[in-house]
Amino acid sequence: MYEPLSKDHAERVSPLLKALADPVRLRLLSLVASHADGEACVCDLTEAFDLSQPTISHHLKVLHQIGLLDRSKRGVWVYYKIRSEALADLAALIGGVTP
Amino acid sequence: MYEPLSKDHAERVSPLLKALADPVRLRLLSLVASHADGEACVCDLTEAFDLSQPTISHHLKVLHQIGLLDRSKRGVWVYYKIRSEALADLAALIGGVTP
DNA sequence: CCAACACATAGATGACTGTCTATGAGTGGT
DNA sequence: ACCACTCATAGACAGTCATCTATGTGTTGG
Repeated sequence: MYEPLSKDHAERVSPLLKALADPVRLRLLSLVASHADGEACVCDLTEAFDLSQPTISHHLKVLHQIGLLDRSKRGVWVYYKIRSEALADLAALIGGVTP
Repeated sequence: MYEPLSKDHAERVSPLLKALADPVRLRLLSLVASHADGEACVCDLTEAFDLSQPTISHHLKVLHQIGLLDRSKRGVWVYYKIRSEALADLAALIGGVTP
């Protein structure tokens, strides 16, 4: 990256990284991505952790609000799905810092 | 990424993302990278922000300790340099989450 | 209509973080 | 030897965050 990041740009990107910068959210994201159709319901995800269901729900909310996960309710279940574009953009940015 | 991140892996990666997940540190990193030889002294960096010198020093320490910046003292000045490998690894990981 | 289930929200709490001021440590010039 | 300069460290403080328990909301089955 030859042109330094503007203050505005940095302040738009850092919340995305902040959302990713938690081991639980990283695993949630990769669990969702590794499911069939890149989609998983909350019940599947909660089982994978030694954490309470509200805590998982909280992390999923963070990932959803920042635009990394799509959310869709079908019956009693809520499914979260990877939004690949957001991740691809982020990877490009980070890779872009090293010319 | 078809194989979900292990707990261990997630816990090794998240501190890296945490170090990046701050607008000031993002700009510091890109400022260093955009300098000649991918290297800059603290005085150059401090000028670019409306923050105290100790605060910049603190952020540089965080980036150094996590392995994203190399540190070398020459005379009175301290130079920080990008460690591209660390960033490249991270970009690959994030990109890897979306298959 | 009610009970069971899946998930979200609210509020509390302890831990961590970004920032500051004040001060210390090392270096170079006179 | 001393002063000026560059950078780091220490300690304090306010704000944020991850987690929990308790409770609410919406849906399905009987």
